[in-house]
Amino acid sequence: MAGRPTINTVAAAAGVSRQTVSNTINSPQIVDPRTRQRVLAAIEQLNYTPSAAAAQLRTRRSRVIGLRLQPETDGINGAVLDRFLHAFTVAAQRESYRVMLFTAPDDAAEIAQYSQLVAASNVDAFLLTSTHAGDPRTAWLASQGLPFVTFGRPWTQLSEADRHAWVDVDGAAGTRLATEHLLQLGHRRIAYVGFPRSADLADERLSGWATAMADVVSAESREHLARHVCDGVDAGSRAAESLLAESEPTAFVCASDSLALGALSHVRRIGQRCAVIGFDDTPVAAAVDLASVAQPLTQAAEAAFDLVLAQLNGESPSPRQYLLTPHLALRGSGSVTPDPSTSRTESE
Amino acid sequence: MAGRPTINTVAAAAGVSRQTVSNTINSPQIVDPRTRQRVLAAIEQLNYTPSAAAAQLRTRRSRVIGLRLQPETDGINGAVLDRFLHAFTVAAQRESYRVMLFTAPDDAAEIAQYSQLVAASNVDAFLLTSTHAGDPRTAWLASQGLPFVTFGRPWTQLSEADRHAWVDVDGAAGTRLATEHLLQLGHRRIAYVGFPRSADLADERLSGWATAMADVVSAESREHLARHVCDGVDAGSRAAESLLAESEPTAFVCASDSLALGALSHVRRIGQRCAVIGFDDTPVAAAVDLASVAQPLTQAAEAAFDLVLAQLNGESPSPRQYLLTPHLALRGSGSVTPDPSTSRTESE
DNA sequence: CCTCCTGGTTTGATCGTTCAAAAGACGCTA
DNA sequence: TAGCGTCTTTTGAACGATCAAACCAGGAGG
Repeated sequence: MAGRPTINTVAAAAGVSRQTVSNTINSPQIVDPRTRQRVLAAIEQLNYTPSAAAAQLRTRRSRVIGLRLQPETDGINGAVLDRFLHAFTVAAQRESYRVMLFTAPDDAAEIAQYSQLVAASNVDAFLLTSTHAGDPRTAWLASQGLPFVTFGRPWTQLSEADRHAWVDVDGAAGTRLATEHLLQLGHRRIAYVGFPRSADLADERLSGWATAMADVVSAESREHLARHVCDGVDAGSRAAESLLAESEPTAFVCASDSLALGALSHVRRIGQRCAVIGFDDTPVAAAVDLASVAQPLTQAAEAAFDLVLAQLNGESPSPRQYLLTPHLALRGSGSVTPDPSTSRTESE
Repeated sequence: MAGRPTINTVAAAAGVSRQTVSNTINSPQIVDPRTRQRVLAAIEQLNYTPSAAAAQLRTRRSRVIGLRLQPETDGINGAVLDRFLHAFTVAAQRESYRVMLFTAPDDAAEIAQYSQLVAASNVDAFLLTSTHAGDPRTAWLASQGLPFVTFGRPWTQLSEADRHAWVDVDGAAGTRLATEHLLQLGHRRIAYVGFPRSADLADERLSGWATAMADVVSAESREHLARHVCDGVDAGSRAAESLLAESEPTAFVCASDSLALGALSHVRRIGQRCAVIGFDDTPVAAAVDLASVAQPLTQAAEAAFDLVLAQLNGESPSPRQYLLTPHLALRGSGSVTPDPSTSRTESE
């Protein structure tokens, strides 16, 4: 009675051996249905839960997935990770896996933590977020043969050996979707406000817009309709101002909600009639009625978990990567039709 | 060589028994300095990390703290929890504790999870966020004698037995701080936009403003200067509009950044010269240059962890509660002085 | 009748630590 | 020299599960 019930308590109560109890839990199909019933009844009655520690010690599996919490959540990006993390935890829990957090100031320290967590057999696999070009973390994990997935594709070309499982959202498809929606509304001079050209992510989002616009305007006009600035609300406002002055666009597709927020507040301030679409569908967007490209985070989290699970089970599913297509979260700012007086083409 | 080093490997390498190795790790003071050196060298050389599972099995302690991830992050609130969580993870890690996540759709399910996690000896203690009035979770945990802390004070009067450890931020001090700052700038008609009166949190934030304003205006004028609306950007805009029409305030103190964002965009839109201060210092605030009351989240997280740790160590520190004082994150919107033409009192 | 097989169940052994108590080493006192 | 106390180190015995192999019917096949 003293202390929690162990597998032996249950075995005694059900009149079987410990191993049979273990079997009813872990491989129910090999135990006789009638015995199984008796054992399950005893488990129920004693309210027994197997000790994770003991199982872990014997099996060398913890059923825990490690995740490094980013030191700085820039808020905008943070909200995305937040939702992703929640969805991932739900998916993991469904298969009785848990998520364990840790932090590290930089990549090197993070690798040291990996090493610790694995040595202590605290963690079976890792989930990595916000990968960057030449990320040393994935290389290290791969070299150790540890299971992991990244949310975010590798931005450098990897050797065959270093190719790993990842899940990401197709940014180009997102901006293309936004642009096509605006084209359908009758807009023709659709501007793009994105990030500096150096980053791969920047090129990707830009390309979606460019592809959609290729049918409508010349490459040269496209040059004039695009701006590449650092993320931020102010930058978005200024870009919108300069674009309006130079090219008179009737709509804006932006690479982030911050930029879009800036653009939106600028056009609202000067009373211009313009459509604006952001990226990431952050809570801010919902708050200010800003249309935005929404990442399928639940789907991404589930795919990510499936990829880890497959590795943990020793399976090697063919598609070790998922590139998911975002959808459009349509709100007021995305439904503004072009002002007939400014636009060359009629709306509708 | 095959497999990771165990305590026995280290013992053999250092020429001592396993227990001595265990002691150099867990109670270094009882082992002879020279032996200790030898053991530490062996540990270092073999890159040994003790198996958490084995220790856990024996000691019945996992050095893990459980946290339920909220199903819905409303973004605004989410960002606060995000930063708090990071700080908490850091604090825990310093004492070689980890944070484990789980989810549950409602309070009852969350309690079931507690029970599971504890029975599996996966978790030693819990961290609870967003407590609400009559929260069944704290009662259950207390009844089971499980260590826990809440971030957020209990909103109902608890019996002596159910009194538990908590950390919270003094909302009244926050709005008072904001109001006093505006008074110092010369504002006199400072409006308040808060939540519906039913919630305790609402009353608390309101009271800080009311206290600071008591010296300046009558109770009746205060009635006219306050609005109580549901959280949201639109609600903030509308409240600001109606207040400006009715009472001509020169500044706004708001109970959230959403409300403040609404108020700010309204006054900017109509070109009114008004100061606005929000609450929570969310990334949105930084993005739009909105002054805001900032919660000392790092400090709160550290205090919360200390409270859990004390319980885990069997200590019972006298102050089992912490009510922390926020500070003002001053930005453009909070430094606007009253317009001399509208204000009865001169600024400066 | 003996052997082989198969489905179901039980029996040691083991995972890597820590606890509790025993055992050594050493100096000091009687 | 025996006896005692203190400091340090070692030795069984858990902790609670799973693996691997043994065991035990009972039916089929030779």
